[in-house]
Amino acid sequence: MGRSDHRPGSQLPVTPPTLADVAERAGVSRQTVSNAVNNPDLLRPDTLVRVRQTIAELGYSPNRAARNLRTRTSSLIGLRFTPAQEGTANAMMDRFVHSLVEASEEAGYAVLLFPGDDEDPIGGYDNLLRSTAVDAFVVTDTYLGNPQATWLTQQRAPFVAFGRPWDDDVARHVWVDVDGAAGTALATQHLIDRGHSRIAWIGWRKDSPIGEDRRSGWLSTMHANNLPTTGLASRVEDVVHSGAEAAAVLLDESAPTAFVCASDTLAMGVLHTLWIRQLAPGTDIAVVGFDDSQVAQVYPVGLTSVRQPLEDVAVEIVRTLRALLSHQPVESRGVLLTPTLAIRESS
Amino acid sequence: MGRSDHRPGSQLPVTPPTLADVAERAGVSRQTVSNAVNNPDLLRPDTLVRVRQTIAELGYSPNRAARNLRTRTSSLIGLRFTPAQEGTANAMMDRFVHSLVEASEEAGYAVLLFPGDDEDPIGGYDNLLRSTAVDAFVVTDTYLGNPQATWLTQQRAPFVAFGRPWDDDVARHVWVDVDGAAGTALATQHLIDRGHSRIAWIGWRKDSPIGEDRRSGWLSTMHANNLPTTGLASRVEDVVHSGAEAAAVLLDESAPTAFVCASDTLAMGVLHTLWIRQLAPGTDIAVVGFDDSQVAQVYPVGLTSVRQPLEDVAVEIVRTLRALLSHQPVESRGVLLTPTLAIRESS
DNA sequence: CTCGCCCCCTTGATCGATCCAACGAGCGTC
DNA sequence: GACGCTCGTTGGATCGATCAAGGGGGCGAG
Repeated sequence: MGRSDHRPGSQLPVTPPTLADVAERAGVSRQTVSNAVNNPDLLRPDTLVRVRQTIAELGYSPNRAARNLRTRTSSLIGLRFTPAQEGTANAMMDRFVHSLVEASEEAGYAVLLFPGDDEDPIGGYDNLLRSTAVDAFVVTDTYLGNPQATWLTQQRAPFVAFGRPWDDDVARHVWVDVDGAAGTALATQHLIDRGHSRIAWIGWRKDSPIGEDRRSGWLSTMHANNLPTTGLASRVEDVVHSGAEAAAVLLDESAPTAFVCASDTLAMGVLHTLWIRQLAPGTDIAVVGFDDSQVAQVYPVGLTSVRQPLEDVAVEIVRTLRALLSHQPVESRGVLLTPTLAIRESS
Repeated sequence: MGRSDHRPGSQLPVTPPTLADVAERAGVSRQTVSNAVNNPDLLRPDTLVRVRQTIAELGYSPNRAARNLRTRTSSLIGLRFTPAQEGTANAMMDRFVHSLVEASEEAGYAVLLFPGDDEDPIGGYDNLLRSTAVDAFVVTDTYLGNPQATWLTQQRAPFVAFGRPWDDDVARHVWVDVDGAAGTALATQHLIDRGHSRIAWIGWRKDSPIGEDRRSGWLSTMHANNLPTTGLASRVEDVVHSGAEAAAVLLDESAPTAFVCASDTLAMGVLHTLWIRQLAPGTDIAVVGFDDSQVAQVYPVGLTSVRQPLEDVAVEIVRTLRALLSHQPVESRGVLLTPTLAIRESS
């Protein structure tokens, strides 16, 4: 049965056909039709053909509500959807959500979005969970001391986090994350391979574990290559303006020939400073960003950027969810994926 | 009953409490508990208080599947989620989806995402519809001869389109859209107010009705102000590169002092050409884009851009959906909203 | 020829909330 | 005091699919 078996000209009847309708028409019992859908192996081949034909004729699809009620599952995955911050280059949520939708669909799940509310971070989760509206959650905003993860664990609600629990002592849940340090290491090594030796770092303030992780990739790669790092690092707010200022200061004081940034937003700031100083990105000074956002791709001088493998993250998350939901033992508590480098004119 | 009545320390029982559990504990019948939830007015005040207290004690939430089965509704709105095209500045989908999720939630709906498949454009819709998994759809990708809209209309499936049906003869469905012409008119008038008179247009190829609509806003405003337009318009592919080329040609041949573009992507191209020619955006040459994408906000020289009122679009869509679903007469077949102008350094 | 077994299929019960028709108490009216 | 009426409440039936048993026919073995 191809998935294109909807007959273009046909109108949906006022009330869709039920299992009983199909059963009567095919001359079998309800259970047999049910088996034809869910356990085809139990039927004799000729019966199966006959029932399937009737199903196609009537355009039957199992009623989701009835199935959900009986099986106590919904085939839905809940995702709290908070908007991308305006003024920031990071729009990876869009890409991630799409990947998740695709991966979920292949596993027979659909994605249910619900809004977030900072004042009551678990309100939405609580509602969906108690009304058994979703089978599991994907939690994306895992920051330090994340209340959702703790609460969901306490409720024994199945969920997978996108993002490591940085406060590792109570990390009882499963997670999938991208290795930020590996990403910046990749970027740094790429610049070294291009002949740079004075490579500067512009990152976030110290209270961000993700920022510190990304910074460590730069630091360790520099050390491994016996290159200097003193006076070459700076920590600022994640806004264009701050990136520009930091670049200006670093250029004046330490004369780097390349920049690795914790985000595309900061990299934009660096490009701005280069512009003002009439320095050509890529030829005079190399710049690498992080997240491969749309700015990186659209900016007239393409920005080299670390790209998170969000498609793989989604697939891994769904795989883990399936294991959780089928009560299979989850092999590992966390999965760490390595990003790639999208190389463009700026490096 | 505040929405924060989840007791933090409590664990969800293995099987959640049912209506019957609450009824027994409160010493009333199931129907009375149901009324307490859905029609509080029918209960005597003291009974209502007692039942509500029991509900709170047990942490009861109506089982969604059971309710859906009985009422033949799901409180879900289906949205086909296709990814933003990479290499294009347009990431408004993210903003729109969030707005839709918020607006839906306020109306008691949640948003269900399902993947799109260009080969079988109605496959996902068909499945969800036949299995009565969603109450209605929001259709976003309405292009010329859009098959989904036609098919959904034929199936009598409730849906609202974001986007006008440009082939108006078979436009039987309701829609909400943003007035692109009004947006570019706003942009053009803004430039005229700033003293520009030679204002160029860079738009899409002629086969795009949306592009032609946006172009008409520029054209009519120019005409209304008795300003020349000959030699000042060009139609290209929606990529940065093409925008840059068009800008170069226009600058050489027609000496415009300002550009209005059909997209931020094209505006990026213009900025690139200005850069190469050492022209300062905003002071030497003014540029206005369309969609207020993240590049417009993050680009070192903030790009003035037409901003679609996506929040309002979402609210309007949900309002229309509610009317459709409650079988109220829909006042008007289409709603057209006016965009605003986000003014930045480039103009 | 009969028994037993397996395979294939059928029947009744169930998930939990809502719809429906009816019922009892309280009150006013004649 | 009986009747009709309203209001709050009640028990049974229902939505459509799946679970858990139960049944009948064909075939080989005793």
